[in-house]
Amino acid sequence: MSYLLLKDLFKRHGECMNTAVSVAGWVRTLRVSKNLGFIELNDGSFFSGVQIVFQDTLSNFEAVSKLGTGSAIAVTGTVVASPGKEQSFEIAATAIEIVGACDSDYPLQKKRHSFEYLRTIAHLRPRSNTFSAVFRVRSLLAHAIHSFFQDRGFVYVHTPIITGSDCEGAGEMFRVTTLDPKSPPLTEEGKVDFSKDFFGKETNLTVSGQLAVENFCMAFRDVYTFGPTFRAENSNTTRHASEFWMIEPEIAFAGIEEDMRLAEDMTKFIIRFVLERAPEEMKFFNAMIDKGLLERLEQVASSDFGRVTYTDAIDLLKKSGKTFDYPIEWGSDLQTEHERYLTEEVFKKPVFVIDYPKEIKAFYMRQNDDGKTVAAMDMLVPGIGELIGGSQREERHDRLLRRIEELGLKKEDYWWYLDIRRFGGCPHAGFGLGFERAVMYLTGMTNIRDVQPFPRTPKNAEF
RNA sequence: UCCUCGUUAGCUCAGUCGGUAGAGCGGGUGGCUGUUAACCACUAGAUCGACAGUUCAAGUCUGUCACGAGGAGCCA
Repeated sequence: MSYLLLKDLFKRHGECMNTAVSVAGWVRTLRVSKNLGFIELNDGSFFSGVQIVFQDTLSNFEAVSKLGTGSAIAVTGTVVASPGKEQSFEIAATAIEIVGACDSDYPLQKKRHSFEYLRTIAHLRPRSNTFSAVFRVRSLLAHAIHSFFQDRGFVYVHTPIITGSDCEGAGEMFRVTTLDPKSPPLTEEGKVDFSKDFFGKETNLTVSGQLAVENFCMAFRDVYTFGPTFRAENSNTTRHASEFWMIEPEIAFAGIEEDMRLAEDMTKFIIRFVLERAPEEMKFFNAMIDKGLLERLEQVASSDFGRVTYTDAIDLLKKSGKTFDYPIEWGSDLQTEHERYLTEEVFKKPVFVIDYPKEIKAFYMRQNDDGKTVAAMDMLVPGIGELIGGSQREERHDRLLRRIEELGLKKEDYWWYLDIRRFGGCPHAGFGLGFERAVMYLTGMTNIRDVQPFPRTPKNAEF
């Protein structure tokens, strides 16, 4: 049993004209009158479906006429020119096999459903136009990211999902344990005795692969991680999920300049990659989800990104004469409204903001000579604000140690991270990109729950 | 976690001044020879999120809770 994929039929329908084909897929809509009917069939290989025309000469015309949306069928027929306005060709069926009937309470209708409702039927929503497009683009984007880094010789590092390090410092973690929650073994002080736990110590799901990947960077030079990360934060927003994927490249013998060039090149590459390989899906998003999407992406892919220091950015915002909901002051972090103003109004293209005050950035970022700022960079893009955050890392052992102590962190927790500064340390830099945020940026979708196949958010792990 | 809004048929929603429930789509039945979210006719389908309270009377007013959405904080 072998069926022609609709992807291939659409690619070469000219040469298929007037030949016999067999296709298999799911009924999207069905319209029937006394002696003939029309089925829109989608087989998942292509965004568009093909129209099947069937006559009452079919042996099972009655049964086929009663099929509901969602049914799985296999069709044999002839590719013919279509007299209809909405398609240039169609398949005149000679036989239709009902592979899997669909109960009449199938929840997906021909009309538009709310995204909110579709989230409650996450097992069925990939059959809808929007989610079909979203998840094909998500898949392509993952491919694009691997292609970009692999083509440049980066080594893909699988950093651990379960981590014994409680110092990743990026947020609340999910504990991993096999201890009995009702009566865990206790120490003499009455605390939970994790030495009796599976790993002999407290373990959690990772919140970031960065610290681990820095170690491999000191061996392979250019590396990246791309995998799931977990945050047990009770945040209920359109941009946060408890489980999400992150891309974290790290480059050795390189500083913040090389880091920005890498971020810019990667951004342009993945945009072009997806525009080339999913033109139907991208046109759909531009028409149905976000009217300015294609124009914005084309512009980003073809412009040279701007550069501005945090200090200059603050001046630009102050001089803008625009009133913001949040005050602008040196030392406080840029709000989304500030970021968007900079990239959309001032620069009118993506822009890197560099050299942030050290107080508002992470301990591992390289301290600048002014004693006030660190070599951090945020890449701001029109439409959403910050898309990428990165930095040159502090490679000087004494400086890093002092910063750890200043912030009251426990240096014992960082022994291996500090070690790589003693054993052949060198300047290095990297950045982090939330994969879902990249999917949202490329599709125009505005809720992270709608770009993950089965999203995990506070109080929700149904599927 | 905080603020705001919401929860009525399978779905999307309407429901006036407090007086006992409506539409479209979907489902079912029938009709129709070229449809494009087909069309036409008929039909079934509702503990109005839950629990209290006010009232002769609550989908409608009040309180609590649950769930959802948007925004904020935090961040990716």
